[in-house]
Amino acid sequence: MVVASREHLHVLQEEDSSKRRQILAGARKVFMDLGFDGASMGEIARAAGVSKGTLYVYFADKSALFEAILEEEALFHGQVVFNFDPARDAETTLKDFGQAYNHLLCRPGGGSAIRTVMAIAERMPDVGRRYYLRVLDKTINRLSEYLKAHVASGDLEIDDCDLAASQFMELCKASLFLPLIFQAASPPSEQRMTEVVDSATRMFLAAYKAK
Amino acid sequence: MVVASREHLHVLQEEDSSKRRQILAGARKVFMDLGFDGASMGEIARAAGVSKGTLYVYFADKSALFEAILEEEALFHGQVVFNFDPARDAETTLKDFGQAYNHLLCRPGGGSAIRTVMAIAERMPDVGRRYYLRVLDKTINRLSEYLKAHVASGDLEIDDCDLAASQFMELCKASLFLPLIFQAASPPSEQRMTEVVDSATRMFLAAYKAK
Amino acid sequence: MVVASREHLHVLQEEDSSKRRQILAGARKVFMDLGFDGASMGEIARAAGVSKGTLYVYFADKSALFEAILEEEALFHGQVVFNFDPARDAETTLKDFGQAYNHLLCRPGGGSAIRTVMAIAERMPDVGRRYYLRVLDKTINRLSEYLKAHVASGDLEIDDCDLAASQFMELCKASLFLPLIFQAASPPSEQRMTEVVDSATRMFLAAYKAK
Amino acid sequence: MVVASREHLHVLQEEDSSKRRQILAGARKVFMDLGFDGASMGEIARAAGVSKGTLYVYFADKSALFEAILEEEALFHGQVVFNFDPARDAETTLKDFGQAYNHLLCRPGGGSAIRTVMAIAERMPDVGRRYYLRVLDKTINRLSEYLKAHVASGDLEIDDCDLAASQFMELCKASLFLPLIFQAASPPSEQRMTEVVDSATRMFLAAYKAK
DNA sequence: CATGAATGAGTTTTCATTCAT
DNA sequence: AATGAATGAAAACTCATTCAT
Repeated sequence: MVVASREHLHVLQEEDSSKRRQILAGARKVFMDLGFDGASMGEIARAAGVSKGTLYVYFADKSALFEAILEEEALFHGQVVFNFDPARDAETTLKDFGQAYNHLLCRPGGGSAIRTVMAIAERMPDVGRRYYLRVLDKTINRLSEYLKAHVASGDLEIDDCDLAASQFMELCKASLFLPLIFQAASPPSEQRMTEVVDSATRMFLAAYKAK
Repeated sequence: MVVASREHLHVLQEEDSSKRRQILAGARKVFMDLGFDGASMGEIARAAGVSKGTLYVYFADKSALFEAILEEEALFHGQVVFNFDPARDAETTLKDFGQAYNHLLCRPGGGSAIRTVMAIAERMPDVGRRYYLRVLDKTINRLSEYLKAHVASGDLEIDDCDLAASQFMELCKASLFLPLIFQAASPPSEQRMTEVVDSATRMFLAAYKAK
Repeated sequence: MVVASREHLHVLQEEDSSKRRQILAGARKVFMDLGFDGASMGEIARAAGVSKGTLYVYFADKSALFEAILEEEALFHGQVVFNFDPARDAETTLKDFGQAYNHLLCRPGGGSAIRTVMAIAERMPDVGRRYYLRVLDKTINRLSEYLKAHVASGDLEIDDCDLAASQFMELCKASLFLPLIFQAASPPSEQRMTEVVDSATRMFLAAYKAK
Repeated sequence: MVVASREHLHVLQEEDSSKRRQILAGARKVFMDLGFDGASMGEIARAAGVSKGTLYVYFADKSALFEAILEEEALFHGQVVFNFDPARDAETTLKDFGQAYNHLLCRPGGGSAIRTVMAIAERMPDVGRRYYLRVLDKTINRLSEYLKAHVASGDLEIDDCDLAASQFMELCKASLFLPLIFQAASPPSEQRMTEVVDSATRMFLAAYKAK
């Protein structure tokens, strides 16, 4: 009896072979531009400069390729260092974080991953959930931890730090992210971003700063 | 000959023939569940209870059908009456609005239109932009107008009312909408929604309430 | 929630629409000539004179099309009337049956169905088993019943009538079927077939004729 | 340059290099389990424990590899010693042969070669014919020779010994081989095989034993 | 107007084969 | 000789769209 077995990522096609990176780069672009369904493996192959067959040497199928990109994205987000040193004061920390966060989201293609995953979350719930937990929720938690430290130090007065973290992040995006992602506005200027983050910080502290 | 037969179509395709409504109802369901690409004209025909051919009698192609649904959605949002009577006090108005807004977004399938449009905004920028302007931006503006009235009355102190409107709307969704749309959480309980809206209102007024 | 449903054979695409027959005819030829794997849906479409898409309107997939052909084959075999009237004497009955059976197997393409099913029986056991039971075993049983009647009448002395039926059928094919199906001989002449069937009958009766 | 490098291949591709045997062993397994079309060169390479490239060092293409296996099979069948010593009495000889023959066919995977070749005989007639002649017909002839000797000795009375040989071989398979190969029955028990062979022998001798 | 049968271009995926090392 | 990465042609299958009735 012969059992079909399929082992992707052989010894020689290491996690980081240059072909693999080349494919991921091409695929990222196509997926982010056209969405999961809109992207065709042919288009991806062309963008990556490899043959269609080669795609399948490195990735089991279209989904696996897509998820590999999300994995990369998650790693990238995981490596972005937000300075959440508890010793720093809240205003500075929040402003810095807000700026960095907005840069992340509003960088060219920055919102694309979010949008692309969102688009298929209904049909591929696991993919959606995993992305949310590893990317968005992760950041919420990091900020939440910071806030808790300052609550402990008596600096802030917050009942639900997870909610507060969410609130701050939403505030930072206000008026910027949705128009961008709906193609109703160009990426915001540096100055506008600063204004919005400043406003968000002011509002946040007005509500949560200990008296 | 062919030309002659073209003429009378318009008579029967009145904006509101019952067949047309029937098709739109079926199509909405399918588009919202499966996304633009995931929805097939066959599935839509089945859901609408008409033949595939009939779809093309009323709509030029898949995109036109999709846009007709967004048009409906826009009309629907335009008709939702948020009570922005300037005479009402801010706290009540904001809380009421926040609740209604969250109900709109978190109702089963409520985020679907947003998600669905978002998903194709990159490939069909006009569709994305139009939807944003007619649905999301429209609501921002209505809230903004309300806020301006209260700024004028000295009740609130707001520099940028458009931004403030955006901020409030984002605050209301905090911790609720993203997990829901990414399939990482079930629809929030009524109580949780109230808590979040209350918190949003508190924060908003802490920042913008005139002293 | 939209549940994808797929109903082949709608009301209007009846079991016996002419397109369906046309497709089956083309597919039969291609399948029998090239085997299940060797036959491509494109080739079948060409042979049937329809588009590839049409194939899938009538049959869910390649397997379903193949099984529909086997179904036809089974029906055909079921309708072949072997004269197993118990009143007829054994020698005549066996000779007539043997001739008819050989004609069935050795007719152009007659062995092809058997060969084609045999070929995929390991990978599609259900298909193999079903075909065996409906076509080959069916005939064995009909012959076996006849033999039992003659055992009862004291005409024949047979211990295991099922085995005896198998034996007679195998004897009839001796030297004819295997060379044919292995492409090592042309279809046997009428005369040769008669000789072999006569020899089979003689041998069978020598063993089983009551003394 | 290219020409020069061609030359030395033959030295290492001796008919019996161990790599070659290794490949054949793996390929046999895969071909017999999955059929010619179902077997992929990748699967074969894996089963043989060599790289895909190496397959092509030893065999021109998939067909050549397949035919090499049939060649082996033919050699194997040629070496199976059926004891056709003319001195032995017919009953014992036939029973022994019948048992051995059935063991050959009903051993796990025993019918596989026959089935596999049968499957492609229409598309590759030469392969089919050659296999028939070298394996099946060969055995028929050996048995036929034995029978002729006994006809000569007056022991048996047979008109057409080739036909008689075929007949006996078919009788031995009766009720056993077809159900097995169509996946409609498990391999027969030793006892059942004996019964069938005994019955075949009895019938054969009833017809052909000289009076 | 309404139908649904028919299409064919396009999609994902597989696999025999080649070739640089 | 041996490898295994890479290819591209071809396969199964889908689906938006057309058109005769």
